[in-house]
Formats: sequence, structure tokens, C-alpha cells
Amino acid sequence: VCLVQHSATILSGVTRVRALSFDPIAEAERKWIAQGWSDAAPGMAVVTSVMRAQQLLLARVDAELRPFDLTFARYEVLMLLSFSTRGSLPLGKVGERLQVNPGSVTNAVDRLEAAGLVRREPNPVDGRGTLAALTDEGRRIARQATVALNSRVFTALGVTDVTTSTLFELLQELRQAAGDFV
Amino acid sequence: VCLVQHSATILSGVTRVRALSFDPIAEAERKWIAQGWSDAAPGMAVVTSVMRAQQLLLARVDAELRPFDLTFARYEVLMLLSFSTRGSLPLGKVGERLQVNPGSVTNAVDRLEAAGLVRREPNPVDGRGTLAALTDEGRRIARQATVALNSRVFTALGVTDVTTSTLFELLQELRQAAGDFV
DNA sequence: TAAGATTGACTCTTCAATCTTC
DNA sequence: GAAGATTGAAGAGTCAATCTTA
Repeated sequence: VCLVQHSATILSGVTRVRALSFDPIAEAERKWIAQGWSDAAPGMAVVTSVMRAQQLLLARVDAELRPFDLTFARYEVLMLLSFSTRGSLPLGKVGERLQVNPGSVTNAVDRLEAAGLVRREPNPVDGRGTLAALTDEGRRIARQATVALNSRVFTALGVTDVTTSTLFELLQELRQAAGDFV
Repeated sequence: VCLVQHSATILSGVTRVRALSFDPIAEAERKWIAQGWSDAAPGMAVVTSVMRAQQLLLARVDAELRPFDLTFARYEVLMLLSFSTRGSLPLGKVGERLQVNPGSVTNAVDRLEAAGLVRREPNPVDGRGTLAALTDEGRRIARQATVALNSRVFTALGVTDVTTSTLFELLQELRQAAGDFV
């Protein structure tokens, strides 16, 4: 009996995951080639890998943010505001920078406001608009959450510095090709 | 006025996206360094890049699958079954291979069964279990959807073959370090 | 007692529709 | 009319609780 197949769950907060004893995506790529889809096989493997990597990373990030009652989406809003010069931004700007729907921004700001981390203010230069403004508490929580993420996720990915920086560059190419930025 | 900032929406099916004229993640990395978090900056950039790449790729994939009334999650179930020797698998096996919760599998199979692409059958070797079995229609749709994805996404990522294969290898390292497989 | 599967509550996202203000 | 923001419905994921059977 191979112990790894029955290995314990991985990563605090991720309940469902048992490690497989082989890479399911490499397996899928072989199946693709066997079907005569060799030209599409590498693309399929990359797309699937990005999906799975996102799932794994998001689980780790969310586990670290749970004590602060934050999700990654809400954390991103907090950091965006904390980097802005006034500590406040129009909701539309937030959605544009984070590439999410207006509805998601409204939802995120609703939660952050209920938690006292953000305050809604009328936009002085546009009567239609609303600003999301960071509170002192919001700035404090953002900093604490960043300390947690920095130490337990961002500096603990388990791969070399070269892998990390190369990965960033290649993903940047991919995002640019997909129209994320120009 | 920089035209790209006001450029049209990108990619069929993705309504919300306007391309930015700079890379917001590279910008965030600079902010991280300016805050004195240089050691965590590359990790932050990679994690955020994976999140954004997933969002962009999923939007493209879902747009191609919409005519078949499929999501990527349901498409993955279909392909997993079509690669199995009998064309059927226990629901638990599906969840294990796809790394999703039992609830998600139940939901996906519910939809696929309602669409006539999959049939539930009792597991002959385990009275507690249920098999998801591909129907002829399911096998046909799976093949058609694959043709669409192969030609319009997997072979059209817009990056070189070297970038694609290197990206796969590095993501494989990252997934392995995160415990996706052993 | 444990495992396979389902259910219901909750969250988040997307999308269309709406309201207000430019 | 067009843009900023909100709302409600629908889809999908997680999680805890439950039911059945090994």
C-alpha cells in the first residue's frame, strides 16, 4: 500500500484535499496527445495548471485572512485604498484597478463598511459618485493581514527565487496576451 | 489623451474588462518594495498574477463553453468520464481527481444529468456509492466542446511554445510545493 | 464507527434592470 | 443619452449536518 495515497489533508483550512500520487494534469496532457490533439495539449495543460494553482493559493490566502474576517477580494480593496494618496477612491476606480464588476465592488465595500474598515463618502467632484475611504481601523487591519500573508504565504511558496521571478514574467506575458493591460 | 485607457472591452463574453495602460501587479510589487517588504514582493506578485490569469482564462473558456451550456467544472467532469475505461466513475473518485468538494460534484452531476449528458447508476461493488456514467450525447458534446476549446483557447493563448511549456513546468513545481500531488 | 452521497445555509460573482446625476 | 452606483436573480463553491450502507 502506498502511504501517500492515503496521506492526511494538506494545509490548514483546506479540508477536501488529499494529495494524489501523480500529477493529474500531466496525465491529462498524455490523454490529449493520445487523442491526436498534440498541438493543443500544452495549452490545455497550462490553462488547467493556472486554474488549479489559483485554487490552491486562494485556499492558503483565505486561511490566513479568515482570522481578520477578510477575503482576498476585500483585502485587495483595503490595500488599494491604503496605497492611494488620500486613502480613498471612487468605487468605479476600485473596480477598474481590480478588474471586477461594479456589483462585486458594492458587495465588498458593503462588508468592509459593516466591519468598520471603510467608510462611504460622497464624491466631492461628482455628485453621482461615491468614495470608499479607509478608516484608522481599516488601515491597521490591512497592515496586520499583510504581515500574516507576507510571512506565511508570499515568502513560503516553497519554490526557489528564480522559479518565482520567472513565473511572474511568464504570467505577465500571458496576461498581456489575454488583454489584461497594454 | 491616451487612447488605450479608453479602449473597448476585450474578448467576447468578458464585459467588464478595460485594458489598463500599465501592469497593476508590477505597480503593486513596487509599492511592496517601497514599504520595505522586498522579500515578500515577488511572492505577492506571483500569487496575484495567478489569480488574475485564472480570471482571464476562465472567462475565455466559459465563453467558448456557453453555447454547449457547460461550465469549465462540468466540462472537466465530462472529460474525466470520457477518459475512463468504462465511461463511468464513482462520484467520490470524480471529486478526488478534480480536487473539489463532494457537494460540488453532486451539483455538477445534477446539471449534467438534467442536460442528458450523464446518467446516475448504482455502484455495483459498493451499495453506498453512485456512478456517474457518460451518455452517448454526453460523449458527443464533450468532443464538440473540446474542438472549440482546442482551436479557440488552448492553441490561441498568444504566447510562444517555449513560454507555454516553461510555464507549465514552473506551475507544476508550484502545485507540487503546495501539496497538489506527490 | 467510518465512508459515500446529499441537502441546506451562506458567500461570492455575474448579469440585467433601475435610479440618480452628469 | 451616458456614466456611477445599487439591487435582485441565478449559478457555483464551501462547509456542516444528515442519511444510508459497509
